[in-house]
Amino acid sequence: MKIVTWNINSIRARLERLIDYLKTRSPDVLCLQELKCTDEQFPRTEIEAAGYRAEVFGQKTYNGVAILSKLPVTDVVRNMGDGDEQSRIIAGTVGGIRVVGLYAPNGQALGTPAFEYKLEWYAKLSRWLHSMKGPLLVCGDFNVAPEDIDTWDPVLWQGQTLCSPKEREAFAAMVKANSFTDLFRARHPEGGRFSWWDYRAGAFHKNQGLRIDHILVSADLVSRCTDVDVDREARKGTQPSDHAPVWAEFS
DNA sequence: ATGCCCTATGATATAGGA
Repeated sequence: MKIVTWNINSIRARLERLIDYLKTRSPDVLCLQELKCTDEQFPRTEIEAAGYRAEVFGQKTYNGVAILSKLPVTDVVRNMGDGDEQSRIIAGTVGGIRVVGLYAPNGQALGTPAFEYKLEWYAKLSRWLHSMKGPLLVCGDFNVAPEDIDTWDPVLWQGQTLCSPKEREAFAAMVKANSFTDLFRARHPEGGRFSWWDYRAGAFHKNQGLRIDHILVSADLVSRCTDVDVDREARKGTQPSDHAPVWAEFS
């Protein structure tokens, strides 16, 4: 079973790319983030025509997440039941695996209310995930580069949003409290492997990126994982998302 | 090679992204 996470940065602006991805890569499950559309605006017809079901949690203009799947998705929940008005989490059970797709807050800048929201959101996420039973897979845009090797320039990024100690600690605490494995890092110990590259200044072409999209899994899924990687091809060409998909295959 | 910021919005600038 192949499970993919992809921050698509507007599903309507990139529908053609999405359909092409579904047809050529044929993932079993695709978790999408930053739909930037409401449930009503979601291109359900085109996605179903490509052979996928869609569980959607949209929002006007910002955020928005979805789970696309070839297989039935059961027990779907949206957000953490805390009344948060931002559509950031959708979870469902597919093929015996509890799949959580999420879009973590960006945090804007240290010291802002948005940054405090990010830290609180992570603490809440950690507690919420703790009640779940495996096999569990939590994927998405976490908006945190966990370590210096997850940046193209640790000196430049030192203390910056996405890399600051507080958000790295919040991410690490969530991983540790839930005994998760960062699948990509477990299989690719080398640095210089990223999932996001700024649109500006030809950053992708110079591989000046960050690794902020992750697939975290419970122990039973670590042993079942046969491969995991970043689909850099999807970042190329005209009008790409600034994120590349990250995928994992399970036996 | 992979190419030089992008998206959505009661919009012609602004907010947010990362």
